[in-house]
Amino acid sequence: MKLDDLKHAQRERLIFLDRCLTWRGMANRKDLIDHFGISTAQAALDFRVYLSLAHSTPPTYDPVRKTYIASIEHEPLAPSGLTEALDILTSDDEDTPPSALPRPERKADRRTIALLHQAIRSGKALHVRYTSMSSGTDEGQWIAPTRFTSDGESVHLRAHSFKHGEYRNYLPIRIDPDSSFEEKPIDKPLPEDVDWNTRAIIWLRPKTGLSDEQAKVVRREFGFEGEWLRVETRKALEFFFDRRWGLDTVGARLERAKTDYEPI
Amino acid sequence: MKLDDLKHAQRERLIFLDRCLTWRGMANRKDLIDHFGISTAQAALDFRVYLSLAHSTPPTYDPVRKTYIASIEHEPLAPSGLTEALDILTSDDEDTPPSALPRPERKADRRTIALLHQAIRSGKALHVRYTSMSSGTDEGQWIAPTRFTSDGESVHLRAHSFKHGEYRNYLPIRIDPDSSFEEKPIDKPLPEDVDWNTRAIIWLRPKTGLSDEQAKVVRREFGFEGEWLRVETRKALEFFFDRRWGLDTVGARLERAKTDYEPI
DNA sequence: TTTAATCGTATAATTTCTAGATGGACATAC
DNA sequence: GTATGTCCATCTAGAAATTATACGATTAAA
Repeated sequence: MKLDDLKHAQRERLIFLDRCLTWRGMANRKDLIDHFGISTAQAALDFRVYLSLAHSTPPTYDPVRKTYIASIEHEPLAPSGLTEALDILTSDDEDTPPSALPRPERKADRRTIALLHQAIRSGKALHVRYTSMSSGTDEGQWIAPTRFTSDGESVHLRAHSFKHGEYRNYLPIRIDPDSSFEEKPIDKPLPEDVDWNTRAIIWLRPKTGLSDEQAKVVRREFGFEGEWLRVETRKALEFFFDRRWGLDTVGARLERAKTDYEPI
Repeated sequence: MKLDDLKHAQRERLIFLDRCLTWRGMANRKDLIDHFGISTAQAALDFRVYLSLAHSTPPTYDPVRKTYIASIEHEPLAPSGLTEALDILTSDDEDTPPSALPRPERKADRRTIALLHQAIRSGKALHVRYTSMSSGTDEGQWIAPTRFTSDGESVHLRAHSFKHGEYRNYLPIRIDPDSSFEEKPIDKPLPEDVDWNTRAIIWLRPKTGLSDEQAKVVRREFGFEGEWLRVETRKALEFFFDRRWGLDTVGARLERAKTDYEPI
């Protein structure tokens, strides 16, 4: 049996269970019961199924501690990073501040997003008024939205700008909600979005000037062994890279070695 | 009927449906079927239930476009930010780079995390070797882990350091996986973690020097009307705040006005 | 006109899950 | 040492959720 053979609901439960075993190193029926509101019997069944799936490195029951303990060589069924597993490790109260730093979340207008989404779907151009920090609000322009992207901080809109004759990244929040949002079909095919369809392979190395020992720490911290750390993204998103990775700050511990481009 | 009365599985489906209606402004049975692998009949039932829950601002079916369209005044059943809803708006291929910029994910050692978690649970002190960028690897020290936290970038460990006689934030990745991890009970009660139990209320305002128009954009972008934006966190996490919000960079558009502290 | 894609409904069969009872192993308190 | 509580496990009957299948309606496009 495979994880994918299961129904969505049970698969979710087993993945949760798997994460508990991976990051806590232990798990109980109670964890499943509290998290999913299922009965003890079902939780017991889930454990049976999990054990049958994890045949290579099954967890063992420790009657003294009354929990299942992950095997030393535990192999996660579904790989996960620590960041994604954070909520498994923390337990926040309702009325106290959370244990994670709040993010600078940009608010977005529901209706604007929906209109953009529908323009993407139907391949229409939209008339919008856009405000940039530098030049202020424009008088309205036609754009052809193609997709949503993210720089990890906020959501961007990738669109062809007829005004500038090129593809650009827009922040949906800066689109005036009172724009006309007039629609029109795109008469002649849009040019290819070359930057989007170009793979950018960025090679990073510990910052010049770090001691050997410090460089070693940086390598372990970012999980690479050799000289370089390879990160892959799209050329269209590369602009955001340095800020997102903090390469432009004083305390940066990584720097770019080189960047390769190849069409996708 | 309330959303909370439903079983976990169906609640998940309705929340997904709700997000589609909120951010796409439209939804189909097919969305549910593709995302959860349920039958058309079940998807139809889910729509019935959703409509009964969203009695105040129900979506309507548009036979021309063959989809449900969210009401203009659509009220989400479960509020969500745009960032969380990003995956609803994007559709990534398997073998092309994703449409989101990769994050600088720190790798973490499973076993180390599990040991820390278990020490937190059982209230034990642990002997670890810690490497800091400045002072290099120490010879080992006793710490009393209390909880995991996050600065939004990577996961931290909050622990009482016996060596320094105070609570500190540690990066689990910098704990040597070959530490002894010797356990010992905590003999006398730990002091209160004052910084953790202090609420930090940070008041931000558009950066001095911005034009009125620019300030207006910033206000809309971060979703506040009046003079200040109020952000709440814990004093123990405040150290990470400026970096996370980019207040320390050249292009910052927000600055701190003041900070209030109050015990939790 | 036909085909395809939506929507909807209904029924019976199947799977999943619950409720409630029972028993065993162990730790702790008395 | 015995009682108690808390985990684990399992069993069965029944409730609930879900599927499979079939059928009908509307609309757009080939």
